[in-house]
Amino acid sequence: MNKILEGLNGPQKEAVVTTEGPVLILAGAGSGKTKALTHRIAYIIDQKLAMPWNILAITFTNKAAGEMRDRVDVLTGENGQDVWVSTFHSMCAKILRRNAEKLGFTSSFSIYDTDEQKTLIKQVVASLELDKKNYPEKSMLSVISSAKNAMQTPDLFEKENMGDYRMQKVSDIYRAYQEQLQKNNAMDFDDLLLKTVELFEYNEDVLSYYQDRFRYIHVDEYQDTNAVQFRLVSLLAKKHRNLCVVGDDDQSIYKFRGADIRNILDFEKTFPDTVVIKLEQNYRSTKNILSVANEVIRNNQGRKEKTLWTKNGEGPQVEFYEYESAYDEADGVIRDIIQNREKFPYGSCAVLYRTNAQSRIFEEKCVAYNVPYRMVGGVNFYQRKEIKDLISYLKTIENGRDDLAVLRIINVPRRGIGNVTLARLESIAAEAGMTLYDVIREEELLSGIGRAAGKIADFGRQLAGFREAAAGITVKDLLEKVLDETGYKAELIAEDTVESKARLENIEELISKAAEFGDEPDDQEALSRFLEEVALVADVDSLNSDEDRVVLMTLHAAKGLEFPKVYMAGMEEGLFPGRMAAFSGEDEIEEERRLCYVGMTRAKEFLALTAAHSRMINGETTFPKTSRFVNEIPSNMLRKKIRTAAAKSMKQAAYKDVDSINGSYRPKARILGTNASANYRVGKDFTTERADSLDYAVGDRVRHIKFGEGTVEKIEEGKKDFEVTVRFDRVGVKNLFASFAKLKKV
DNA sequence: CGCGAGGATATTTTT
DNA sequence: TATCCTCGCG
Repeated sequence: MNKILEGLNGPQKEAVVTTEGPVLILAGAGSGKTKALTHRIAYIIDQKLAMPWNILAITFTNKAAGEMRDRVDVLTGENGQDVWVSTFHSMCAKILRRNAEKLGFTSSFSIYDTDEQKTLIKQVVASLELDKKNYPEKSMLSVISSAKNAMQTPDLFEKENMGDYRMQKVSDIYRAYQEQLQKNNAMDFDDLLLKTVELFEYNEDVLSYYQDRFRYIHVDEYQDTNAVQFRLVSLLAKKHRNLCVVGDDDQSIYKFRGADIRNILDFEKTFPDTVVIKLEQNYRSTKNILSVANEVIRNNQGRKEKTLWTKNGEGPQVEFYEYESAYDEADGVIRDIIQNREKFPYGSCAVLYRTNAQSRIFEEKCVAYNVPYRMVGGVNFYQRKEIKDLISYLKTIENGRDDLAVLRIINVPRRGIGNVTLARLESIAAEAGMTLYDVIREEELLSGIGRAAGKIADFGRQLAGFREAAAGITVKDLLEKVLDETGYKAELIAEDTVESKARLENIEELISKAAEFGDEPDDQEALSRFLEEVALVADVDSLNSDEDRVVLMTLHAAKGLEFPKVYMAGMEEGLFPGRMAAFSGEDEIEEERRLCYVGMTRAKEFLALTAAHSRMINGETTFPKTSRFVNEIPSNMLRKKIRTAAAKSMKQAAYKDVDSINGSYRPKARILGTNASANYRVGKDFTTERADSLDYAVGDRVRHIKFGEGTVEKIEEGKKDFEVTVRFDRVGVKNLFASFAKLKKV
């Protein structure tokens, strides 16, 4: 028998060898769907059914794509190199770059992220002279995004909403927003998908090329596809009909983002000759965990019938803890982790919660108890100010029509170009129908601007210089040139604060990222590849499972991951399921229930659910009831523990408690008060190694690499790190982050 | 043009 | 409760 089929169970084998025609693989949590998918790809290559480049595998996240890539490589060796493993968005971006002209874009179009979308919306709302209070950019964006996900053009959208005054205005905004994107030679995330569909629908030859190119198509996490993605996949698969989708309707948790669960529920209707394969054997969790998860999810109507089972052992009972308050909850969970760290090291534990707001208190507890942790989510590396500034320089160089990028950097670093000047500049551009860049380069046009004209012209010359240089140097050198010649770097160095140092470190990280993009100075595509990566592959600080740290994240972020030990916090009505969901009906509740199921099935060996009797929500103390999801579990399947008043005065008690658990866990540096608000949100936040313990204390003499020797005056607990105040002999008092400062005791 | 005060606002967010 | 955003002042 074929080697590729070894070690697969029956249904998995079937999934692998059923290569022709539409295939729906219903893969329960932990049932080895990635394994099935990767082996299937290897099988197709091995059986010479197609060449590797005829195979496409689409995922949603870069992480999933990376994982699949690795596993395909392992299975197929050299052969697999040419298999297209990609996210929806980066696949589309690649196709669009090659065909941009057909849609009225150039191949160097920009990709706008949420921030840039908001900026654009703000501009549009202002230019239409609408009140931004009535048309807030956030909700405008979500309306536009759902319209796009439903494949509604502005015209269609307008028709659909006839007779609704406000919606007519919204459609004006939508239309103007699209015009602005086009004018800036830019697309947002939704456009990447939508424009690709458009490209295919209006260009038979292009579609035909890709149909022949992708003879075998695989889509992972199919339950999360939206209408556009469905359309895209259908178009691609239309000719050869070898479409294999993998998903689990029970894990569909992105409805709020336009995912349409019907895509998976109705797959068989859309493709009547579909072969359906169910992967129901779970290899991940214990029997106890699985039965609890099954008990919860069975309350959902309208799901594909399936029951996950496992050959794994019973394992310990699932636990349910009730705490007095949210503080007690966090305290209890973290202490529980500490107490059991022999059996479950930090790196094997995850704390999952419904909302990001809950993370804070767990973070505080980790810091207080000196438990190493990693928080997933929050501010993305590429969204930080300094990074976006630099990227905007690069975008300006790459895509001269990107006015938004020009606006962002025209006065960064300060060039004395203020709002008045900008307004004049923009009206000149509007009148002449030119891009900002072109106006800036046209000195005669600047005459009406007055004093600032010279400054703008200088800026223009600088940009032109960069653009000229870009053709002949690497991305890394270009970045460094920008940093030097604009004075951006110098300004940060001169600032010399904790914050500016963190920014400089981020910039260093960006530079080393840029260095990966070609060392050929005349590689003309390197910059474009870099910008695309930055726009679409934004997970620099992706989770590294080798680290011995407790992971804190939302339930959504946990999808696709697994941990030996999982705590699900905040199992309360109003929080999980959320108030909104409870309000808007059974459909929403079912989505929350799926989320609960996703969370539970992350656990391999141990699962604990926790709830608090009182919780602060939006500044109000609430007394929530236990979550219905907990009540859906038969009580004999749960070990209930009521833990009340564990930590009344948590701040002082914290250290005593740690001592009583294990003396060695007393933080070596004493923490003087919790000063959570005095934290810098800038910096590498959670990519930074929080100093687990400091080997110096107040009064000690320390040495800093730059400032020399000094005396520690104060050590404060920050949110992510210790903040250390040192009186240096030469340079005076400085406030430093321990992990950046790398102080050495003398 | 930058800062601080005060008001509005408050899920989840692969790209 | 905390954060984000806007407006007004220096």
